Amino acid sequence: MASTDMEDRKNLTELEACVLALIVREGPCTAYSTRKQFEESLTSTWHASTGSIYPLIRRMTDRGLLSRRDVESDGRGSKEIEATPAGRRAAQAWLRDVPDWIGEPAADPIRTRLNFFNVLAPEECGPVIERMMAATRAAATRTALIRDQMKASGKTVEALAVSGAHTMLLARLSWLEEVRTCYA
Amino acid sequence: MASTDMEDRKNLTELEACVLALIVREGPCTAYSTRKQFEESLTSTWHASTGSIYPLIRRMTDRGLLSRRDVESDGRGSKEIEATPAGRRAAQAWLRDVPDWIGEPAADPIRTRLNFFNVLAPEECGPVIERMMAATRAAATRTALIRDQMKASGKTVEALAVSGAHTMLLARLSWLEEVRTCYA
DNA sequence: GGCTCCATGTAAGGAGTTACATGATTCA
DNA sequence: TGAATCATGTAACTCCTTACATGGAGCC
Repeated sequence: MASTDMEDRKNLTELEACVLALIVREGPCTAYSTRKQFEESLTSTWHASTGSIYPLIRRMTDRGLLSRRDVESDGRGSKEIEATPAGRRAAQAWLRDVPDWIGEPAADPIRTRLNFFNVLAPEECGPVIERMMAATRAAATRTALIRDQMKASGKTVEALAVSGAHTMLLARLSWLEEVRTCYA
Repeated sequence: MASTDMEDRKNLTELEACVLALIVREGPCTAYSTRKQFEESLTSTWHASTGSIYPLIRRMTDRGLLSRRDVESDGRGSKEIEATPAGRRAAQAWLRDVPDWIGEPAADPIRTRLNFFNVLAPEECGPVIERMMAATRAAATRTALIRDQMKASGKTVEALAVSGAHTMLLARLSWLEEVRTCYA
């Protein structure tokens, strides 16, 4: 089992694997709809633009992970894409495989900036932290809302993921509160 | 003030800004030492390879943010790099500027994967989550250690940043614990 | 003398971004 | 009829990665 997982994974990048898993989850769909789903993602830093999604789907089709067929009833040239059995196996292999680095703290632009706060004058730091907290609070509110919507519409797994984002935001807030006291 | 910040920032990418701020913080140093500092970063997904750091420093030198001079006493052709006044201003502007998106949840590969857990058979999910928790726990232990070292060696700001990473890891753990109960 | 570290850099290639280009469908 | 949305795609560009190439310095 573990050995076939290695073969099935086929060196997918995170983005490729994520798109593939999304198509497996959603069933037959269009490249356009996949892109839209990504756009609604909570983290705007990770979105699939047209210039990345279409070549990516082309690549995965060539590799036999996706199949495409024209939708006859649509004059726009819509293509219906779907994961092949190999594609489904690749997505599952990606999910089953837990690389070591995955445990590492996620890259956080706020934490990155904090590393260099002694480059600023001490009295400047307080207001900056205040703004970071405000931005985080706003995101937390939004996230809680989305989580409840998901839960209400029966999307339990997605709700669980969003709940994770919310938990992380609250943790960031309590950390920033601690940081703030150092610059007060 | 706010208007000059806009000019001073000069569309730096996160990596450029981060390297610049690092050089400002550390004072005169070599490209090599900057790269090493990055390698020690807690998040392995964000590291500056030779192929990125040298061109990047070249670019910023051309833009007048860094100055370079040969170290005479070194036959290896070492260059000492240092931030120019404009470079220092750019780093400070980057730190002062708090873009809206910064409040968003950070991209987390674990959370990404969780979105697609219904692609796996339910009985497969438990063990995967267990491995994710183990990886996170390991990272948390390491992080706590580094935080204490930093604190002991008087690097208070860095310790505060690492403390943030640690807080986030603990939050992720408690969230994963909640997730686990859904698949038990 | 040889190993490891310090130190700089280039070349080829991959992947993503922005901006552009095109056209059908749907709805007010 | 016009605007918004659906839908596909390309072109130029930027940035980063991997792998390679080179050589001095320090130490045992």
